[in-house]
Amino acid sequence: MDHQIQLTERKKVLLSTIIKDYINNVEPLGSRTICKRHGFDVSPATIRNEMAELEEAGLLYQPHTSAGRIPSDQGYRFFVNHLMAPYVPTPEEHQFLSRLQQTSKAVDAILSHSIRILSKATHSIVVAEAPTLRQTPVKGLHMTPIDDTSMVLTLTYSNGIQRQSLINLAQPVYSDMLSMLTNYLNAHLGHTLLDELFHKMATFPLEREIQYYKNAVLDMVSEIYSHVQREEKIYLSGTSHLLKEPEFQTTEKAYPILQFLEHDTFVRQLLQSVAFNAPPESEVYCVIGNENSYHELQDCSLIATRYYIDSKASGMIGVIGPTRIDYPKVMSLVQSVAGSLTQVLTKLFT
Amino acid sequence: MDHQIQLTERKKVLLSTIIKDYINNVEPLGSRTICKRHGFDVSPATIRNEMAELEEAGLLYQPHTSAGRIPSDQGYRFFVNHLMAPYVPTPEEHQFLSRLQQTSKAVDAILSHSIRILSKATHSIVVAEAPTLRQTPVKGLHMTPIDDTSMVLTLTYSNGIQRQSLINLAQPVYSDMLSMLTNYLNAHLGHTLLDELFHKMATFPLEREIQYYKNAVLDMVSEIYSHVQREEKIYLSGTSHLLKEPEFQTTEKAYPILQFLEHDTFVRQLLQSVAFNAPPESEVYCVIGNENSYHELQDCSLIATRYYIDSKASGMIGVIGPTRIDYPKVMSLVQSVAGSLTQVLTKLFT
DNA sequence: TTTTAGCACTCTCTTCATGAAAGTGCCAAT
DNA sequence: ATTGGCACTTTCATGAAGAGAGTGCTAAAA
Repeated sequence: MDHQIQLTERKKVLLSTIIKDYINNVEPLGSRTICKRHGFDVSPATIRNEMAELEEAGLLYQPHTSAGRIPSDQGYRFFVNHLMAPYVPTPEEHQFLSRLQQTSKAVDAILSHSIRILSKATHSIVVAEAPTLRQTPVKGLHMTPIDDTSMVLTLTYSNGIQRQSLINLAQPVYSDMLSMLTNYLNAHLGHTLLDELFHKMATFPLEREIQYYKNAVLDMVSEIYSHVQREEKIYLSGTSHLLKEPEFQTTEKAYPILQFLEHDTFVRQLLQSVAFNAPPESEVYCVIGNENSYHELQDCSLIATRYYIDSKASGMIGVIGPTRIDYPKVMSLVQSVAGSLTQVLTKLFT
Repeated sequence: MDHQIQLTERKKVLLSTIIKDYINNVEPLGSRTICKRHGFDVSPATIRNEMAELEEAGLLYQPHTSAGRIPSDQGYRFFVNHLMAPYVPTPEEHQFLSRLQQTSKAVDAILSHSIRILSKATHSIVVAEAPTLRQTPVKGLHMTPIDDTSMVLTLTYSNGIQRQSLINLAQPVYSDMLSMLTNYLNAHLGHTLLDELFHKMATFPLEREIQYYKNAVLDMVSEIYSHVQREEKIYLSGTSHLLKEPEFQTTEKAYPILQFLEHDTFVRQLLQSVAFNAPPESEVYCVIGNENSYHELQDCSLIATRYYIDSKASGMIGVIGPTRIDYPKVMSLVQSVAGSLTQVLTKLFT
């Protein structure tokens, strides 16, 4: 963390200036340029000394000796946590985002539309989850075998919603096994999130007489889990924006990211992992550069937040851009869009 | 067309050789290289003379004087129409494609899965339409106003299928106008495809007393049309493969194409236009390079075919790659996948 | 008549040297 | 604490030189 880093006021201004300049110009910044371009009233030499110290603190780095400085991931993190001024959307952006209000009545269309708007407003890639009940505790569950290899899973959530899904399994279902699992889970359920539920399923203590089902149960549970997950659609928009970014001009740089985005599973995991990496009180999550665990996205940042449908369901929506993405602006726009989305969807379901 | 082009046997072999080599090596071919690499028993000079004539016929061209030759769009066209040997899938491909059989029971999942398989097998971009009834004649239609700005459109197709869609309009609906339009259309319907139907709607001769509705009617019809179209989902897979192709290494080359693919409307139009450009008797359509009307896709070819759900519905599925795509192989794989898709979907609905 | 060898010419691509720009660190002076 | 000066680095653009691959044309050979 960066809480122990203490900077003088001047260092803060300097860091802030470097980051804002770099976000726009995408070129290493030297001491002379900083003085001239941003009207500092000290000499380049002073700036040099300050920058050397900022580099020592890990907030800046040089791509090579005798080049200007570039903000490091930690530098951005400090900026986002402590320096950033709130962004006020321009009138054009405001007007642009207002198009979110007049939308159709299908959730799918609303989401598609929203991510396209956000993508256009930020000139970046946008990803979103379809609304899920993953954040809502499960009150009860029921599994009914249909035939040899298929079953219906019914989940009852704490807010009263029920969800059913037809699941085809690779191997035969044993109905006694099913009912035993069901009973056990319902007895030990409490208020459990779906993910925890599956964890319970997988570690469920088999009684002696059905011990030899062990592997069958595990297979089944993991299959059900992946089935339930697969149902949650991923929305993606604006991937081609990436190719316009100076840092992704070579196809070797851009390829891994586009490749990554083609796998819904990865994107889903990424979105679901966001909340763990960031302080829970924050409204808009930032995952900066290397903070995420996917090496394909090392040079990217994700700015995401959650939208809600009333208390019924929710989903993540986020923007992916280069590490030097315009944090204040994008965070503000993401929040606006998620807000409108919450509003529109909630109105739709009441 | 290329029907008048007559080539000696040797020229055919030569053209064929050049195309096949270029598909693999993506480099202009010179006379010396051809002789050495492909064991021609004539001298480079002879090859040079032959190539000069093939260039005169428009089948080859040189990127600059004193470079080797590259097949032109017409060259590929001649190859596809007259020279190409049928491709026999390798055992691995066969096995790979067989995964199409064991799929889920949702049309959406089956399509997603199929295009992913095809994309992996061809290392190219795959696009597909969701099944539509666009190829099925309409027997009757009905429009029921719901409230001021919404209506239900019911279409009855010649094979008995009915489709309803709820349509929200921007401006108020006049119910007398609706019933008038409905009556007129049903009277003059015959067996009409959906596209023709909308054409009829737009040109429908208004009676004097409602003449002043004219614009309202046109607006409404175009809105309904775009709504009906929008319902037809576009599937897309493997876009990142493009960045691996030598001809799209620079982002300026790759960007317009990825940009194009992000617009469902364009892709839909592209797929719908395929059948017009190619002879109707062919099973697999090829649109080579400039033959398509989208300048973004000038350097690409599209290889597409139609899959069917029984006699109920159908859709296009196709592969997009660089102009020097491996026509025999991809045509064969596209056909296989479309075949399996037809089989799986048809089984599902009977 | 067709094929081939020879030759002059063209165009691209790589390599290398060179110099300009922009930057740094450090030291001594302010 | 700040600054000017200076030696030193590193990248980048430019141009020259030479290798490599190819062509067209002509005249001789088959």
